[in-house]
Amino acid sequence: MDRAAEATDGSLLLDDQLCFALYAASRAVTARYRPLLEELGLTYPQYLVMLVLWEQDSISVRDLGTALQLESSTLSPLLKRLEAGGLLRRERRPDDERSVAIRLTDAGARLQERARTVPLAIGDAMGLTAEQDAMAKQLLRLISSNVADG
Amino acid sequence: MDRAAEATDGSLLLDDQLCFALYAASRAVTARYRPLLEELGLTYPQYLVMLVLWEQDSISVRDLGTALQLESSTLSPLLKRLEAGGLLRRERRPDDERSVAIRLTDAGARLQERARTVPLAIGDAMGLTAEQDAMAKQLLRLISSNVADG
DNA sequence: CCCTAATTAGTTGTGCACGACTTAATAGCA
DNA sequence: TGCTATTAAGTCGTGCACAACTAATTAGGG
Repeated sequence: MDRAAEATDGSLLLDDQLCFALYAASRAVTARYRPLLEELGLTYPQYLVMLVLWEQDSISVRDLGTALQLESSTLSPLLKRLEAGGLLRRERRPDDERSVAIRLTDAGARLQERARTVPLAIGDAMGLTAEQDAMAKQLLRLISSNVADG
Repeated sequence: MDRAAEATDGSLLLDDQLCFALYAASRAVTARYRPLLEELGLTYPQYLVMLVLWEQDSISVRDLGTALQLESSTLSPLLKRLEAGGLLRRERRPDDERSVAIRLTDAGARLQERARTVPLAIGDAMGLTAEQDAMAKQLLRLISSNVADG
């Protein structure tokens, strides 16, 4: 079996591994975000939380976890830091005291304006055509959904 | 501007973001690896280090960092754990005492055999055709290289 | 109605990931 | 040769990410 055939097969060569390409690209993109988000006082996972909140304010920790595919053990401390930064508030739901509603503060809502340029800057840095962007998203979602169950 | 056009533009919707698809897919794949690697006593980044060492034994921390795109501040503690697990040794290079050579132990070399089934199992779980796999790798590498400089 | 099971957040411990810094050693030039 | 800049590895502090667990609350069957 030659080198090319191994690529989609059981090779142990790092550069044949799709998983490594994925892992490296993910960290590279996050690194690219870092300076932009630093100006907003956010880390990358915090930025993702804010994206969800700008879309749907007053969401439970559980639903936030579903949207971002993160555990409460990751979100709880992260949300605490965002609360300490004055971007959101956490309050127990009166109708179900197990649940905690996350709500934007005015400062949190206002931050959206300053964040509007971020996706464009990153999209620009990634340098994909619209077709490549769509194809990449489609493949990544396919991987996610295949890997989740199966 | 309608919803479809925004997708490749400056949308702040989470599900429009390629970066989120990337981040989610990367974590999903790593999660899929976890139980397989646990049997080998490895974490995912440790597995990547072992892949490099199986390919090229006796490599410096620096070159390992270049291969994996990781800082010495990440690798140093990770390598210490692998050394504590008996899979490798670290020794200063006699000709350049700044540099540390990472060498597999016999146990580390032997582990390769048990790891051979891992890429196949993951490849299977990702469920891509050979064409999709190749396309995904190509796009991810393009993203990585564009984002790195530019 | 009660009591057990399920649900929701949160805590704790381990291991990355990275920036800022430190220490030690080498390179290279005046 | 001596001195300064560079390089290599490592430490430290912060913030994820996740498994395992806990505490509090609610749901639902007998």
